[in-house]
Amino acid sequence: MARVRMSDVAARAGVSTATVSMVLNGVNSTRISPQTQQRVREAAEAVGYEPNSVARSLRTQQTRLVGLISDTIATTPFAGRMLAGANDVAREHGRLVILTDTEGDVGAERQALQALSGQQVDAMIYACMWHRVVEVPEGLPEDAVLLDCAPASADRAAVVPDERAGGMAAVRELVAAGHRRIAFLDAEERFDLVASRLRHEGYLQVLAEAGIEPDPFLHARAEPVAGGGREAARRLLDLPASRRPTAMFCFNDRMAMGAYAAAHQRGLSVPGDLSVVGYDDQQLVAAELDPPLTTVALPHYEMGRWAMEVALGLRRADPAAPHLMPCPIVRRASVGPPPAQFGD
Amino acid sequence: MARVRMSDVAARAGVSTATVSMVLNGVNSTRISPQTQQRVREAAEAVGYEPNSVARSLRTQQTRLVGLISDTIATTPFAGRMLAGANDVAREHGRLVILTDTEGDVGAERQALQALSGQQVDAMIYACMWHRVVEVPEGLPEDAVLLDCAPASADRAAVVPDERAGGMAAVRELVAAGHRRIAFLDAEERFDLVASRLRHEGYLQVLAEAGIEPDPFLHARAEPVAGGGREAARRLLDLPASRRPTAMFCFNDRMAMGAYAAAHQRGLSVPGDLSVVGYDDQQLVAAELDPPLTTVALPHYEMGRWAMEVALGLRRADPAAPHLMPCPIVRRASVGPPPAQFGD
DNA sequence: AACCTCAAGTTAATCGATTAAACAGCCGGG
DNA sequence: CCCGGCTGTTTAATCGATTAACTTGAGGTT
Repeated sequence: MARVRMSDVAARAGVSTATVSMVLNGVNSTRISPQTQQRVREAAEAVGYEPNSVARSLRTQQTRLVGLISDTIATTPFAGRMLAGANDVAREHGRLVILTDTEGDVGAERQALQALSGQQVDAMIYACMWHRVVEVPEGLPEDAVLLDCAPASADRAAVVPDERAGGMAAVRELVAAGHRRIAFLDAEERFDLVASRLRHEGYLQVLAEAGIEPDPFLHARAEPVAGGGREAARRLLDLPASRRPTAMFCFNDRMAMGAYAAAHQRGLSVPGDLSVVGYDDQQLVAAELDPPLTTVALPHYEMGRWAMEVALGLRRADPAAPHLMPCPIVRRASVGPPPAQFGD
Repeated sequence: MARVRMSDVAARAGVSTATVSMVLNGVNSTRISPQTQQRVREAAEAVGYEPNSVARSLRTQQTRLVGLISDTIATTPFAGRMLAGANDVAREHGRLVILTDTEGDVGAERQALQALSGQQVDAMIYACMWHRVVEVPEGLPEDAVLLDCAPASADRAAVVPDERAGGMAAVRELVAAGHRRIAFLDAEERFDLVASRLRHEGYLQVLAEAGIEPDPFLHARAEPVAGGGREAARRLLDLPASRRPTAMFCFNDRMAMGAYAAAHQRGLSVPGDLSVVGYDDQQLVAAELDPPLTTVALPHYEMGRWAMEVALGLRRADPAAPHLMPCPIVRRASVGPPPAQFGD
């Protein structure tokens, strides 16, 4: 650890610590002669001086530390991208981030909040690892930024994925390929997912724009995992030919995995007989399926960046409504025109 | 929110700050009368006092902050588990962790190292997001702990997965089910993965123990992704029946995904016609395959805990050799007995 | 000569805690 | 009545930087 103090530099350069401080921080440096500045810098270099941020923070009341408090960093593989975005912005601006994981426990949350504010962090980000509406915890500073969650009541800066637009993009992709019978493999209602509601809205809107009458049978619900997707897809593929979908928009990539499995079992090929679009662009999965999955990416990295930018005051946020981050569609190979007998 | 200081508490309780400090920290508290202690505590509660850790750290020379410096938090979904393990131990012991991501850049690494030591962190962990051998960066403190990587030269405390034992466990699982023709779908040599070498050693050792002559044809190499696994598996399944493997141990779960695909294409069922074991226990994947994949779990959470425990001095480490963390086998449904004609 | 200005630093207060040392009462013993 | 030892609390130094206010000497003005 850096054992040399500013006074060591001062002694070696034959000046006071005030001079050292001014030179090294470039403050009032016009008042210090170039020769002295040179001497100070050389002395600092020679003794290997590294400023003690703790002392500096105490004096300046600025720690250059940002607290990032999250419900669970571990359970989703998406988390990393959010942290990476936040971290990159922090690094670009000379800040360090303190990460705390509350595992959804309210007690741990309050404790973390206290620890962070005791640590005098300059800013704070409250992150959820999947998009939801949260009751803002008591004690969260007014200027904290919410990441991947929307505040239930209080007005706070927040950023969430634009799920509605994402759902629209997914379905437009299918409509553009010529599909008219497009199923939505949705998560069951009991999971009460905002993403589910919004993606469904997007789905309906694009159908409406395309003049397609939505068929309630094509809105299938299941557990949002591969097994659920497989079952739901099977049921849909067992429908009589006239009602059977030629394309499926899946709530997430795992359900899409299940849809692939169901199609293969029925001897149908993707995208020859069935087109599939997923959601999440899950790392190490979407691109690895056969054929690679066309899907909608969750903009975790960008949301992380946005939140940190707002937290550091580099960007203004509207506290009245969460910022909607676009979800780009990632085109791979699971979408094609509908099979001939359904073509127009 | 004007921060309340210790002097505010002191004023309200009608004592000096020294008394407040002693009472609240329980130091020398036998020397302070119970009535005064009570008054101090009530005053602290009443004004909502929270100690300023910056000031405390400056005085005590202890920040209760741990620096965690990693090459990339974002690119692998495994990272979270490691962070979670480290974080949990930190939290259990009242520490906070500062996370920095260097993205493998040496400049950023040096910068991060300086920032962390300037921040006077009490301990430091250097983490890699996949198991490898690293040149310890200059400036990394002597007592820093390496996580998921082994030091190339210097002697440092380090923890890595016991890949050899993991490979043995995987192959034993297949041997126990009755298989004799067991393939290893390995990563290509050009990736130069320690994991690959060690898992292969484990594979060979179990074959030897079981008295099975290793067949070089059954050691297939490919890119360690689904596509690679599919190609390698296809080649193996095209072997004449007498040489064809009845089981495959795959370098990772993605290759196992590919093996599933190849089997299905050949009309073979898993595990009826082909048993498969993966490695990594990749979240949201291994359990979602059909059938769910038997695999070997990478003990990321446990390694994260271990590293933090050593960093905090709660546990001694042998600096001469990395600690090997066991990789538990996760039994699901992709292993069964070999098909009848191969049975004994 | 008296006064002012400016350059180039230095001095000392300060941030908010911790803690060794000092201090004020009180009691008991000689 | 004085001294030593307790007890309970305060005083003040300290951690390592930042920075407002001050100092000092040289040079310029009138």
